[in-house]
Amino acid sequence: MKRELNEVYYGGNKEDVHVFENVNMVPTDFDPMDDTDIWLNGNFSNDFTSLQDFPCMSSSSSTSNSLPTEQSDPFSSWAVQKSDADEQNFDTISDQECLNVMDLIDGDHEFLDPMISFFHSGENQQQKEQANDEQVSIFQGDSELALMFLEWLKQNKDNISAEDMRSIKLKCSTIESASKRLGSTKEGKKQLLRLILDWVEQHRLQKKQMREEQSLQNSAPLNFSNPNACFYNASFPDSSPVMTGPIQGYIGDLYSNGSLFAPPYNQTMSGSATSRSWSPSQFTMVTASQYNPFPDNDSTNNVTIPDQPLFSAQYDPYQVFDGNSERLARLGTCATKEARKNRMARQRRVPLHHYRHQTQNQRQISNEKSVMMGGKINNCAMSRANSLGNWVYWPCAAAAPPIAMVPLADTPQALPMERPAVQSQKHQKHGSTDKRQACKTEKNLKFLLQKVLKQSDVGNLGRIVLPKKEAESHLPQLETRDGISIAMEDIGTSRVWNMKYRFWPNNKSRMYLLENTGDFVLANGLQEGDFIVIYADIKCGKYLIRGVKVRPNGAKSDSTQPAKKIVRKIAAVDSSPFAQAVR
DNA sequence: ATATCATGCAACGCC
DNA sequence: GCGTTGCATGATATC
Repeated sequence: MKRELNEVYYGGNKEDVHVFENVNMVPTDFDPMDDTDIWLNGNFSNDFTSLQDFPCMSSSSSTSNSLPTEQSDPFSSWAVQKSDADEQNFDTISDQECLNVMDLIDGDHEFLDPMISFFHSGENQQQKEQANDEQVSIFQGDSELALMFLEWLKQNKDNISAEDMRSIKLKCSTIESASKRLGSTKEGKKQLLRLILDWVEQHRLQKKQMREEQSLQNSAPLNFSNPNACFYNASFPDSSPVMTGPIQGYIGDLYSNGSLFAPPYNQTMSGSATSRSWSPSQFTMVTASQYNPFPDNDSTNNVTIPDQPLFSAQYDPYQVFDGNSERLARLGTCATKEARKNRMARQRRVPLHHYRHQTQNQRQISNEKSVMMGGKINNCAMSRANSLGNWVYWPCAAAAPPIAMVPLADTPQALPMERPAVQSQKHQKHGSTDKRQACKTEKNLKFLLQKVLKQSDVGNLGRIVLPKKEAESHLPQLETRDGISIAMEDIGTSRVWNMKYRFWPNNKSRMYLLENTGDFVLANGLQEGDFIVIYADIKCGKYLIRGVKVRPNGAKSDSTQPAKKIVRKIAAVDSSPFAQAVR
């Protein structure tokens, strides 16, 4: 199992990953786990991991933390020295090989500070040990560093206590490696401290996230058997949360870009039982898009990835990486659930204002798309509503109907009416009142259907036959012939008519009817040839109806034949661009 | 040929 | 007798 783990998480890479491969480069990303492994501190296994170190100069640790042993902590068993990966050593690391963070930082502790010795380049092990014996703190002689740390601690007091800090262990070799590349200068120390603190912070946040996700996943266990699932190890014995990758695409100077104390916006998690190390690609350099900081790994590490920044154009856009920058494969379905969980958990914590703004906008859009109008939503209708933003309605019953009246233009009856398209254009051309009104109404109302009233519709039957297609597509789906009651608000009078929407079986088809329309027809003085138009108020979730006269008040169509022609002509232009624009 | 829809009309209930 | 309900049918459009 150990070997499996090692291969899974390290891809059998024999080489240490150097934090700062290029000494000339300013290291911008730091991962104390770089060439190390994480194993949990015995006393704070739920909070922090220790930073395993290679056997190097030992630094005595006076922390009260118990040694993580395989018995006490199963995680310690998979601690591996990557430099010895060929031997597949899974030695547990003793406290002596690690350095307590507080020990490192706090000069009051009686612990050796290996860093101080690491800042002396070219020193051999003996010299380093000698330096350690001097018990010199990283802060010694540099109040600026101490202030920096105190400031950091202050800012993170809610998440990280001094006690917590004492539970964190850093691998000596990691610090050594980093400090070597950072140099022994004041700036180098500062940089190292920043990186360490940043890692601690990230780690803390990750731990919290892990706990959250673990609680979630206790009810929905992960499928560890999925070989594509983020390199989860099927044989992994424990799903306890462990630290996974730090910051994704962590680019730029931690301080200069103000990201040091910033939450890990890009941080991703891999679930509860995921990779236990940070992959090399986490250390994206400033010029990571061009520079490969881990050239040694590319050929050997079949797990770790790309030196390029995540989602770089050079990469397959469908290639997704988890927090460890581990390739999740080309996610068709791979890791989608996990990734989604991670994203959601991550997003919950993202305090970015712009992100909130984005989500708010999305939420608003989503709401507008998902409003149900008293029944089963009709996707077609809604999509059309959202795609057509230039439809209008006539707020006054005496105004023109929102339909294409082109075919009627040659009839006297059509003269009083204003063609909707023209009116719509007016809204565009002349702003002010009309435009505001149009904008306001465009947001709320959606045209559903219209019906040119027949004699039978305006008769004393009190029912209006509705066009089948429109009814089925824009009105609630009817399960039974009895239909449903629909409150129709009269747009002109704001009066609400309680109508019934139902259907009759007709041959193998249906006839859709709007019943209880008698009063409405009478109130609006509708006659044969007039229109009714039904809208949906998307925001309020109600239906609105409007009776539209197609002739001056008092006039009456002299025959039914023209009405028929009108119906047919309207139907003919119903799909015209003009009519669609109206809609 | 088939679908849609306007309308005729029979059945039924109520006054 | 009248109003309402529900179905049937024929005219028309569409495929």
